[in-house]
Amino acid sequence: MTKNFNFIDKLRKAGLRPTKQRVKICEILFNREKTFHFTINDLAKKISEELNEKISLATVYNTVHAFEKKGYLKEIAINGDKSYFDTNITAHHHFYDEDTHELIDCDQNDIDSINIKNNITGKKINSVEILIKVASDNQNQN
Amino acid sequence: MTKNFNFIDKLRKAGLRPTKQRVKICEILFNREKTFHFTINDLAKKISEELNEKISLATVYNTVHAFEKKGYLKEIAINGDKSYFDTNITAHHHFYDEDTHELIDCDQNDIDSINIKNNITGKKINSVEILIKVASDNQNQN
DNA sequence: CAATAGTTTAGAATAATTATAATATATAGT
DNA sequence: ACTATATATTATAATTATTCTAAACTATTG
Repeated sequence: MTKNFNFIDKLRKAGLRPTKQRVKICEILFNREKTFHFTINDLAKKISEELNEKISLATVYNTVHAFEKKGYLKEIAINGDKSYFDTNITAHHHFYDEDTHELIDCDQNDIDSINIKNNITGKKINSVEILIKVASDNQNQN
Repeated sequence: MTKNFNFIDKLRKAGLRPTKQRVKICEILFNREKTFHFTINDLAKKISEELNEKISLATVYNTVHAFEKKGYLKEIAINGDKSYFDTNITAHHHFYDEDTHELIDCDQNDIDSINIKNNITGKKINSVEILIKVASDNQNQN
C-alpha cells in the first residue's frame, strides 16, 4: 500500500485534506491502467463493490467535484442527461457508442489538428472537445 | 397565418398528428431567422411568454422528443447537467461561453475539415460534434 | 491533547424527467 | 358530417439526479 502515500501527497498538494474517503476514492479512480469514464452513480456503485465500506453519495459528489476543480478529473461533454467524468485529463477526444452508451478515448493523434478560423471576439478558447458518435453498421436507428 | 399550413404539412409528413400544441410549438421553434438553442425549460418559458395559452410541461417534453426523433431538432452535447436542443439540424459545431452559459453556432466552414484516422471497428460514424469552450480573456476561472 | 476548521453523513430539499390514467382530440371509414 | 378508434394532452404522481443542511466526526495546528 505504498501507493496510498502518493494519494495522500497528491491530495495535500491540492490543498485537500487526505481523509479516509478521499483516499479510497483516489484508489478506485487512479489505481488503474486505462482511463476510467464514469458517472457519479457508476463510481458509487464501484465503491460499494470494490470496497466493503460505504461512502455517502453526497461525499462522492463533493469529492468528485473537488477533484475536478483541482484538475484531477475532467468533465466530458455528452448529450445532456448525465454528467460523465474522465480520469484522463490530457487533451483528447471521445467516441460515444450509441448502442452500448459506452465512451471510448480517442487519441489526439488520431485526429488531424483542428484549426478554428473564427473565434468569438473578446473570448479565449479554453478547450476543444470532439465527440464522435458511432453505432453498429448493420443496425437501423430510428 | 399561411405559415401554419406549412407546419401542419411538416408534421403530417413525419407521421405526427398536427395538434394545436404541436403547431404552436412549431411556430415558436421554426418561425425565426437564426437558430434557437434551448433547454426544455427555456422553451416552456417562451411558450408562456409568447403565447397566452399554457401547454403542459409533459407535452413540451413529448413534442420536443418527437421532433428530435423525426430530425426536426438536434440534441447538442454539452457538459452533462442540462439537455440542449438546436433548431439548426445541419452539420455544424458550437462555441460554449462559460461566462454566460450561452451556446453559439460555429459554421462548419470555420473549422478545417476533421479527419478521423481510427474508428471503432464494426461501427459507423453517425456524427462528429465539436464543442469549443470559451471564456472571457481577462477573467480568471478557478 | 485541546481548539478549530474542514469533512462526512443521513436525510431533506430541489430540479429534471418520465410514467400514469383520465380526458380530449384528430383521423378514417362510413 | 358522424362515429369509432387511435393517438395526444393534461395534471399529477413517481423517479432520478443533484444540492443543501445541520449534526457528528476527523485532521491539523499549536
